[in-house]
Amino acid sequence: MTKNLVIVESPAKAKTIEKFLGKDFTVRSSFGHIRDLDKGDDAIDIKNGFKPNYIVSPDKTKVVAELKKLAKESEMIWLASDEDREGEAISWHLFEVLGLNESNTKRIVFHEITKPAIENAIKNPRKIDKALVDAQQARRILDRLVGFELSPVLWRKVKPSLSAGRVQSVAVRLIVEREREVNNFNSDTDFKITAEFTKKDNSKAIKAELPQRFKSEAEALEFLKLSSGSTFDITNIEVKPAQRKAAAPFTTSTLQQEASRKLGYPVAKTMLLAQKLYEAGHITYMRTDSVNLSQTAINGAAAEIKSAFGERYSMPRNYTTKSASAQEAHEAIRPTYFENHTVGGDQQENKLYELIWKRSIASQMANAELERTIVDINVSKANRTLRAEGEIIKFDGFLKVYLESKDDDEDEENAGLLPPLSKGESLNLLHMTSEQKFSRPAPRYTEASLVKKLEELGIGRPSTYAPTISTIQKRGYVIKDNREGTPRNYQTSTLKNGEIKTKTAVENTGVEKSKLFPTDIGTLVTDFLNEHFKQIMDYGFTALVEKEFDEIAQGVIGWTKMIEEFYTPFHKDVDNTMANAERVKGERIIGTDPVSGKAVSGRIGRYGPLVQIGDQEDEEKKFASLRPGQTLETITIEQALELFKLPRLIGEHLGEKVTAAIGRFGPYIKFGSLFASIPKDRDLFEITMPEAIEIIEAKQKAEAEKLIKSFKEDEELEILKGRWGPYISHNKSNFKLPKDSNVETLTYNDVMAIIEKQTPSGGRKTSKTAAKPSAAPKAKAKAKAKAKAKAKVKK
DNA sequence: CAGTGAGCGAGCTTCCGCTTGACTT
Repeated sequence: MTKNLVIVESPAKAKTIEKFLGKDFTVRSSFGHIRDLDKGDDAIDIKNGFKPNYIVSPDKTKVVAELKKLAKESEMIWLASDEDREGEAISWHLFEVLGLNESNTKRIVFHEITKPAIENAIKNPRKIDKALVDAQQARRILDRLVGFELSPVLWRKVKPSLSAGRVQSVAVRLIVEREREVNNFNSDTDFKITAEFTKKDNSKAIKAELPQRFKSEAEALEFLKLSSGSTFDITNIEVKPAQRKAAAPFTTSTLQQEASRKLGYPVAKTMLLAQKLYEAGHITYMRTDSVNLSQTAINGAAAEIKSAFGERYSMPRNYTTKSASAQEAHEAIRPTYFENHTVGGDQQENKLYELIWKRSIASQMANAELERTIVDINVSKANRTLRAEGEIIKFDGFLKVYLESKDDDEDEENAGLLPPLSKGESLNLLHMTSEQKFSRPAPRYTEASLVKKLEELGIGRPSTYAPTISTIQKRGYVIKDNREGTPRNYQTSTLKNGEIKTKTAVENTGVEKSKLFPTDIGTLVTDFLNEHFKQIMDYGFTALVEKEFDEIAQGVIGWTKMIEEFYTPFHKDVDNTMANAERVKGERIIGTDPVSGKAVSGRIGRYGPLVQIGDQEDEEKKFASLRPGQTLETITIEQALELFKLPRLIGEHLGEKVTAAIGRFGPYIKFGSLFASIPKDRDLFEITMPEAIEIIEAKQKAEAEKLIKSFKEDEELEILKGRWGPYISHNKSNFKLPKDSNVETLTYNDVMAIIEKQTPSGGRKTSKTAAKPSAAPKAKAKAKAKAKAKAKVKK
């Protein structure tokens, strides 16, 4: 018999809090939401005031059963889910599902997991805030309505299995629009002048730059000529103090950005590592939008800074959140114990921990004090002034441990130290250079910079940034990719020892690493949604509905009214689009085929983007898939025609044609019914007949060796050698061999027994297994992975 | 671990936010 049952959202939190509260309190977790809208079409009774039909999530039945039991045995139940919209709803769902009474239920909240905060919460209980719960219900229902009405429109008008939603569709739109900006960008060019000088009496170089740029090379050369006969006198020296402030401690979004820039982690990896650190008790909660630190944390950081760096480096303070959408249910992400500079565990976890430690500590350290010096150097014959900049750090402050990175750190030259200089002093010119520069378009998004943008727009929450990015990639709207870049010439001229030399140099432009690119489907879907559902695609849509959710939370409007007003016109658009919109295929005429004179066009086919020659009904058509990295929007006629050079006939072998082409799995050679991949180091356009035969024979040999064992009892049963060792193949389905099995001695009955044991995992759809909750998500995952096997079962 | 691309057209897909697991191919 427990006196008090406290329910929080996270099990790790439960563990910590239990320690603070002592014997009379049992602390358990709900593992997030316990109930959600039903999966099917009767989840929302639209005609009946949008009445939601909630069901306990299949993977939560066990947790719910246990909480129910504990609740019955307890005198008082404390609902301690997070203090935000979702948390309030979790408490309400618990209240409903566990069958609690107002008389023995209390709602408590805290923003930080510290003993005083918890004790204070217990002293100040309140009731469930039903208005806030209603705001959550409105949010949930709106998202379901949007997602489950828009997606079927896409299935009908574009392609099956696609999806649309308030968050993901806008995320894809950002990427599509940025891509167009990049592709349509016309680069400007100008000429930048830099120079190096020395004092008359020493050799330390002083770097200077002309603040203005020249529009043409002729002007730049004219300037170099004038400089050649000039003297260089210092006309002015300006010294001014400056300060730099540390960045606020991490939120989910800023952690993802910095881990991406400094450690190169994709956002999903950052979250996985952070989760581990959190579970091990090393850091506070990692899904937060708050930069707030508890007093305990501020004191802890101050003590650590004083002992490690000295009194002068400490500057305790709290930061305020800039983001308007923040709900601030948690603290910022910080180490639980500042005295731990590192933690045990693997290297990647440690690197992330150190980043969090440094950022948190730096946020509590003094500002850096700098002295910036600007020196004007007159070019006597040109009537222009070069400028040299220097910076000295008078006091390093937080820079001792941490400096935030920027997304665009190209071209950023650190102003260094300048030697002592005085006004009127004359300098020696070492050399002066004019270099052609090109303007750049806005950069393509990385995973992390997309998260930053979404957060700025108030779209998505800390818990969904990483999943959203994975969803839009899984749906095939976006791919993370690299681009090699193309060489570009630029002019550079150098003045040295009174002589000007001009040359053409080459730089690589357009190099991209791990950037997000839209696919043809992503572009097509975005254009389609933009045309028919402008409101949902608007970057301000989420902010707009958030405002209304706030009004619901304040009790100003009722949630059904808000949903009604949104849904009526929205649903009309859905009906209208379903009835009247054309099916879209992304068709585009690219040009004409010089050989046949027929039109060359591109569109999306059943297996992705393709180009075709000929488009008349009765014409004979030729098809070819686009290669990775090509898009319908940007492909040129030359590139398209190149695709039709495949399959390429290499020759004949034993009376059969040998051809080379590119398939879904890369370049291959076809010989009769045999397909053999072409090794990566060979070019399929250059492969000769003997080389092809070599590849074919190697493949035949591998095929022959693939069969390890067959059985006379069943012709469809074989043991084959695969990439991961031997496996069983039966009626085109594959099965795993137990690790310790000896292939040599396996009998027909042994193998069938192994298959017997494995089949239930694929076809687990009977009601028998419903009682076993842990089986449900597993069966779901398998069903997806083995779509083919499933299709077979049905027949 | 397969190499297609209109065709017959069953029954399927899908949202956003809370949380952690237990798998392998």
